[in-house]
Amino acid sequence: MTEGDALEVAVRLKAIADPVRVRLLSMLLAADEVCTCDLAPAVGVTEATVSHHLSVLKKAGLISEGERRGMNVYYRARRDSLGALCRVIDPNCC
Amino acid sequence: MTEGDALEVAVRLKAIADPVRVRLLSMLLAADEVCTCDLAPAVGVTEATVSHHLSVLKKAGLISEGERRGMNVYYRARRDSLGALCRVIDPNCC
DNA sequence: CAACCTCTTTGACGTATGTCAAGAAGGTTG
DNA sequence: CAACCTTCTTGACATACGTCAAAGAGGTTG
Repeated sequence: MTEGDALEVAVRLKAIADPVRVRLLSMLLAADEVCTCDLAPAVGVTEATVSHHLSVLKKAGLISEGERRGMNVYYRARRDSLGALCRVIDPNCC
Repeated sequence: MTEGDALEVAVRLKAIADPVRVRLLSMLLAADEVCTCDLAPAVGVTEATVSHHLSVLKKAGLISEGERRGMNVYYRARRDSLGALCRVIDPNCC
């Protein structure tokens, strides 16, 4: 694996490697889409902090851009990106 | 997912989420076992740094304890742990 | 338009992390 | 035993990260 590939993988993994973000991703994987106002109380941090974590996941390409509907913003997991990451961690998996 | 589970997953992911450790793991997954002296020049950091990274991976249960043979110490990837992690990131994967 | 709601950004703070140089540990070889 | 080789540990340093309070941005509702 080249140095550049490793860096890219590491950036994506680092984007998930936080307890709050693991829970956020887990919720997004379970439900089809979720808004910030539901996520914040569920993981027990302020909405500012959730917003920060979502932007980290977004920048890493692991969740969708937020989609505004009414007063809320909804997010989805990008299952394709997560699958690709998975295959790096365990090449024999899929 | 409970807070405790998320913390445990995050700790393991954090253990991989570094460019050097991604490359080390990648080498360990490709070859059956590798010693520190081969890893250090391949990833371009000092042996002290490789040793540090290996201990992080070891503590997270992602690689085996080092096995001394002759003058070298050999490590292996723990493919079962990696597979379990993989399933958290992408539940539909396997 | 004015009050309000949800969400994001900014600033600040303490903590954790990656790196190396230097030295210590443990085994090997003459 | 003495010199040596590989690996690990320690100490120090700069950098990155998670968190919240406060303020800003955009859209909604009376």
